[in-house]
Amino acid sequence: MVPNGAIVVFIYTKHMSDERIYLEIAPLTYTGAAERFTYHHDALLAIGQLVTVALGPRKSSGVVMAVVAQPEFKTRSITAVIEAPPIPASLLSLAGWMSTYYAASLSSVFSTLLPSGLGKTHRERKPRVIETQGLPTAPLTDEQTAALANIRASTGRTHLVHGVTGAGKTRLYLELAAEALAAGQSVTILVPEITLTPQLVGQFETAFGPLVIATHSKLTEAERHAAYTAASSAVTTGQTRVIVGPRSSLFLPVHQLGLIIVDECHETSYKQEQHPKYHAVTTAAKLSQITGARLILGSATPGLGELFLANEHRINYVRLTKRANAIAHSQATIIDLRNKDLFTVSKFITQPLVAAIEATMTAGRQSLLYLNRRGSASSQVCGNCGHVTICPNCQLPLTFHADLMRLICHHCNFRLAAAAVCTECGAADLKLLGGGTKRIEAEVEKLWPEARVARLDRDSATLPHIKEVYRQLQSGELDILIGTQMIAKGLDLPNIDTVGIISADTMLHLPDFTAAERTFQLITQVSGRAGRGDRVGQVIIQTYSPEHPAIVAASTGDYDTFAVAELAERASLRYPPSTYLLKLELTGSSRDAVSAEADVFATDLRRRGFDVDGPAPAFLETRGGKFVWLMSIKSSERTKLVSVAANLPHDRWSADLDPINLL
DNA sequence: AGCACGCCGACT
DNA sequence: GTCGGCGTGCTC
Repeated sequence: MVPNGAIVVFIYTKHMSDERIYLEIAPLTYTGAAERFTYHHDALLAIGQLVTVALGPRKSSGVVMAVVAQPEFKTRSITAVIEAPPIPASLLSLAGWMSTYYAASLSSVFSTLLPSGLGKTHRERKPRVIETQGLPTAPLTDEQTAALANIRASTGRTHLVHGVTGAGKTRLYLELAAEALAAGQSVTILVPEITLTPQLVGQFETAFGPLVIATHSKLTEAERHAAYTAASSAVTTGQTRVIVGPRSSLFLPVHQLGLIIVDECHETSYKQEQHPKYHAVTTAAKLSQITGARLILGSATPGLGELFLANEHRINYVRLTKRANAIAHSQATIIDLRNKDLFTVSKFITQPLVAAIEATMTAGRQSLLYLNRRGSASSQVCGNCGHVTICPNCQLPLTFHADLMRLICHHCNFRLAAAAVCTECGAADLKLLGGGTKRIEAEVEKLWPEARVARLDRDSATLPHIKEVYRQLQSGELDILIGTQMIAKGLDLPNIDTVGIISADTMLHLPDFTAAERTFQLITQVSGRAGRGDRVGQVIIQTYSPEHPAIVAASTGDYDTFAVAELAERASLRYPPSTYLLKLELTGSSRDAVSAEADVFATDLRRRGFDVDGPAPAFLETRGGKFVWLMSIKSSERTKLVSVAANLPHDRWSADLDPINLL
């Protein structure tokens, strides 16, 4: 006690004598190895305070990490203290965890946590006035009441709410949020893509009005800054708020976080693709652990990872099986594309689908045609028997390379000379999967010149365009909507009678271990777009693999059978969730050099006892004129993978812990 | 960001 | 040998 006290006094008087405080700062824009730099300042600053400092020749904003004694080297002075409340301790703690857990630099973590353009002054914005109506008044269903009672009674912190489309998960969220607010606690709700789920935000705004701070991925810098400032000042004044937004909303500071909800928790957009490559569900779980907040994970098709945890009783599992307002569910039909007799009028749209679209149009209702952009023209499928050549090592489809006339496994680099005829049935009818969106649109316009058609896909769609198409769908000004991923999710479209899936195979035959899971989820989600009004919807699934378990299970809505089989499959191949995965990517300007360096590194890892797949060229081998090779490492000990990721030789290597695909 | 250094291949 | 390009490390 006495010696410690003496040291404290010594440091204190030393500070007093030269009137300098030494602070460790983590700069935000920084790529090197060191994480923190020591600067001096003439006053004590709070841990988490935002400052600007000079770093070499340039200026950077940074975060105060610690107060330290005077170092041996010469220090520079802090340039300025940014006029903003310091980052709260819980978020600082979360940032530190993210940095180690995902082997990411502190600077990348803070750049993600904080809004861009920090320290810049923005014009003040007048807040939007929202009319508050409170919670919905419709009585809860028995299932909803039971689910709430279950969650309230559970001692666990995390709850997986598995509920079919229309079961009323949102109502549960609203009730739980209201309870948290009543207890003086704030709420954070994560949604996959707010621009596509305007309903959910609307419902929270209706219920909680000015307490809601909503953000989305297409906000401008000023809007983002305004949201951050609004959240921060509520913390300062000790007021509760309801945050609604995409994964980054997790990092908005709030007063007394009591509840985190992750809606559609299986969505891939919860994993950030740039460094830090964090997963919002895992990160939300960590934040809930830090703050003691309750965590609700909601989904109609939970990911196998979440289900695995529920099966192991590590999280509380709540199931909703009934549609809340007894809407008629949709009827699904699988169409076998190997049957050539079905292609009477179109190369892509079979006769049953053509007939369904025509009947729907005659009835004055709408059709939705879904197709997958990703993986286009790479897997080779036999048009006669549906056979796809599989890698003997990885059980994943081989990718056809026309330039080399070879089939290549993008997982382990196994190569096979491409044959002219199907190795299974001998037919000379090998096709490449995936016609583009434009071709389908042209086909539709040719078949039905009088139809009112719109197209939506993620890359081209601007926010006004999305809103306009959505309005046209609501008001019945459209007959057919053609689209990719984004039309599959969350949109509440009451006039859709027919959903056509042009080819379920494009995603199914992606060379990736999650292909079956994604196919199941996507078909289920797209199917949920039909039959949302008072009419029975019909879903038509075109595929070369009509017997595939993922497609059969999705067509009948049988989640459990699919999940049990798929979990067993993952376990037998040592894929997550039964093991941990690290994806390593090497980028360089010469194919040979990249390939050779990746080989050397893989060999070294194997020598050190790691279970390495690859290296192989990435699914998209060139990216921006550079060559990309990748490999993956499996381990039952995640920390071993973290240590590999944290000690890569140089920064043309990139690590992704818990990758959501290996493409 | 921008600069210094060191490695390696091309060449007089 | 040198020259130059490229990749890498460093910035309190």
